[in-house]
Amino acid sequence: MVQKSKPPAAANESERRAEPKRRGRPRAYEPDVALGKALDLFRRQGFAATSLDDLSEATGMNRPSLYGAFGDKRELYIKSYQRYREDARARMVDIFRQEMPVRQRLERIYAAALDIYLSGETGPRGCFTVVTAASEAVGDPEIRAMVLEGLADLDKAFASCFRRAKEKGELPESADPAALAQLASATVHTIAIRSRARVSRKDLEAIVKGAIDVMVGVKG
Amino acid sequence: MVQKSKPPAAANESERRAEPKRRGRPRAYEPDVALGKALDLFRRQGFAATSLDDLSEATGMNRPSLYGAFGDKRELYIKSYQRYREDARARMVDIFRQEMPVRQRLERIYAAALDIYLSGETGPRGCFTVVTAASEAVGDPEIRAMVLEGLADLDKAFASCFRRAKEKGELPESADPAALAQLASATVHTIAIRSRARVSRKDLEAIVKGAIDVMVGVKG
DNA sequence: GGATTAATTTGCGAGATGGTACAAAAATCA
DNA sequence: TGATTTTTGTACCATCTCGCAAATTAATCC
Repeated sequence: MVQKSKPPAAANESERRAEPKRRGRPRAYEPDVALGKALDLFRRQGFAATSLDDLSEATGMNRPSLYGAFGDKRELYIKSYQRYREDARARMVDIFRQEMPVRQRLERIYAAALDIYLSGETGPRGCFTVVTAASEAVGDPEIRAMVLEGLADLDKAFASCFRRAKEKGELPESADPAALAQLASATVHTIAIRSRARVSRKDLEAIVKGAIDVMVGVKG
Repeated sequence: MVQKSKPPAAANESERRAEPKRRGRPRAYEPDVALGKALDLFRRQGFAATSLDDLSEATGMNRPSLYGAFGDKRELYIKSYQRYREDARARMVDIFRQEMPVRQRLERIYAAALDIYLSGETGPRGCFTVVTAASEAVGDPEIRAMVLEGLADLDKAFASCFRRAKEKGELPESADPAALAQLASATVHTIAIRSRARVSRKDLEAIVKGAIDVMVGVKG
């Protein structure tokens, strides 16, 4: 759905490096890395504060090339957000797949989240879902739908995590996986916001530890 | 600290209406309501997406008057944020002052928060502290300091709330007021974010209820 | 080699943006 | 009344903004 202008024959492998034969002048940029640079900028500055000149400079593409490759600024923002979600999901998938105690799983999830939120050369960048919710989501239905999906995905992942823990007897019968999941998401959101205010990793880790203790019990 | 250009004699009362004698041409606007309008706009659109023309139109003041009254756009944003904090604090102070069970106090706090976040003619506006954290706080040290103060104030208020509850025997000895407070703040942050994504009040109230159940116990 | 295809580069143009200069207006003071 | 003070209204400026059109370059196809 995302890529549609590919030679339909070679859609399997042999795509990373050996693009068989492209017709015209070769691209001077790699779309993937350019999109990554755009994402960096949008995460740091937000949509409105990021100009096409900024994006042009960061990606090394001039404006018409940017436009040709990704569409207008809003489309580029949307593609950047999709890219962010894919990246984040890729980083989390193993943690949810592997077998381990709830507590350990939660610790790993939050550690990965902090890695994402605190990275950035010019300062922490926070969670792009949260940043987008706080800015574009109110006014733009399409972007809002993506943000809602991002929020729901996180809730669902946590819910299945707590459901499994309950089945394994790690949590009391009275535990409500859905409610715990939303608390777990809330903890993600609070560290996302605080990270933007440059709260230290140590303080954020303390918040995470306190939250986990309440959610799965101090002994858990 | 906020207001300093007042006639030092009449600083007591008789100020709302009977400003004794101002020298030049009278103002065509009321600074308080103008600041309120500016706050409305900034909350909805954020700093970068709000132009001076927007602000001029919303306040009914033309740009030079805006500038003379509040300084440049950034100063106006800062004053708007301070105003937001004062308003929010005013709405919360009674709930913290009065005597009541923890559960009821929490319910009231979250109800007040939802009132603030969901208000707005053109859609929910969320929490201005969270919005500012997500945008300007990374890059502007002064704004960041204010945001940090806002976050800390909320943590402190919740902490004292849980401390009192523990003293009254409403919570078990094992309860950690500071950790609970940060969970309570996290719940505020999560509903602030979700409200911007237009999650319904009903759904937000369900999140709040689940969080309260976990924090003070289902029976609490 | 010439035609075709696709990307790049240059540069423009209409409009928005933040901020300010300056004169007119409306009040008080003497 | 005229001088003073403060605010308003108009107009302007230099800069940036997004998007696009036209010409150029570099590759493949025949």
